[in-house]
Amino acid sequence: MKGSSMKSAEEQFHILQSGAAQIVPEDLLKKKLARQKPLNIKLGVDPTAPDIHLGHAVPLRKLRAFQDLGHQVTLIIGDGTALIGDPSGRNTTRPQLSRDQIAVNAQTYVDQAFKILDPAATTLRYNSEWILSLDMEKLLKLLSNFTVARILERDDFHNRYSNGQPISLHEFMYPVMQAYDSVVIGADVELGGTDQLFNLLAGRELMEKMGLEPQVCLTLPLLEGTDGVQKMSKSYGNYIGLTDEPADMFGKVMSIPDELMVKYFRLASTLPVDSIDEIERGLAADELHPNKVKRQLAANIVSAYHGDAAAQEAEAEFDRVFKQHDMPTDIPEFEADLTPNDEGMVYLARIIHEAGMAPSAGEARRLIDGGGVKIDGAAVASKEYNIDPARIKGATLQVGKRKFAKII
RNA sequence: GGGAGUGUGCCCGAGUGGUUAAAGGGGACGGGCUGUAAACCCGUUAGCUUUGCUUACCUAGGUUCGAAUCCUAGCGCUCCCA
Repeated sequence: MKGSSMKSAEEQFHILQSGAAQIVPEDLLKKKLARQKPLNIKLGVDPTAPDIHLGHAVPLRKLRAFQDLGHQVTLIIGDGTALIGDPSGRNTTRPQLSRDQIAVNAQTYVDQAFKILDPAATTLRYNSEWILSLDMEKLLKLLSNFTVARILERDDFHNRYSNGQPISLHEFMYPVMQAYDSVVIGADVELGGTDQLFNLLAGRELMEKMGLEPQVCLTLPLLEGTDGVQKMSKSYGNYIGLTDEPADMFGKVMSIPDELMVKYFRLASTLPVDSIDEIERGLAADELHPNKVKRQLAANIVSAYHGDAAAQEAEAEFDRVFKQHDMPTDIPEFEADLTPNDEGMVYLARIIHEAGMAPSAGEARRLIDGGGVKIDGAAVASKEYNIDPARIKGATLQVGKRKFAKII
């Protein structure tokens, strides 16, 4: 892309600030954009989380927005800084990862990141390249740019220090090293979560002290998970994985609270900012039905990771299962042990448990009692734990609204 | 170094020798309603082929016919004094 064909600074800024938590300082970003030249946009990632979900994808989406406007991205895999461990949001020292583990994690991350980023406008760097080759002289010089008081200002450290919890010396170096990354690659803008602001600001400071134009810090809010309360995270079980099956992904998006829709559009969808503004207005004015809008959101997100065809299929499937209460088209098969007992019956609770549809047979019994278990669409009666094997063989077993298995 | 507390199920929290698998709340799950949203109503929430058995109130012992509840030791956390 040529600089001359770029959108105006105002237009670009409008697009880029969508969904952002903070831009520090806004004026500098406008100034940089006004030059109509490709900027170098930095995102550093710790190679500690091998599984990427929609929450991790938020900064990647924003990077993509920069790319679509003609800017260049430098993605830094923090394999050097991972040896330190980011103290952000932590009240304990992070365990240090082995070099091998880092390599594996980094590769997994990169594979998934390129589902979102444009490879042609992305430079991939590993910061071990310059961090691990620093000699003591250079390192001391770098460190002299920061004071203990400055580093200690940061909340995480401050809390740990005043609570008498240990802070290892090497942790003090994390923000410095991350800042050094920005110097090495000459970043114009660095992205991060809101919890990264301190580290990002350190980058600004160091660049300025080393005679470079400081970077702009753009932070993005945390994305809540499907429960709408906790941040999206695997450990809370409220995440939407980038590799989730289309139907699953569609359903998960449909289950988010209405209030989160616009945020999801801004942070996780590929819809143009103008359209999102329009949707936000329409919802606020009661002109758009929330369910319609949410379907559009779900379709957009599925399409982004699986393509339009898969998105359409997922939506059709959704209607079939949840509106018409039909069976899904693709039901996993489960080969159950249907050996009858002395009375010629099989224990249904055990089958449900073994098929992975309930965490225990006891739970399966409770589900039966609660009317949550169906065979070929007909609810199993309460206390009916033993059934005729002929009734289940070849039939479709349903537990709750979304768990299905064909018993063979 | 001295003193005072405290540790209960996914979480919070009641229970201070016997009908306690353990009040109440939250969360989660299932059912109803619906837009797989919210709100609301009902039910469930240790394991086990359950009119019963087994394991459970930090851990290990002990007292007792009987302990989450009493005793001893250990571990964790909190607070006060030095």
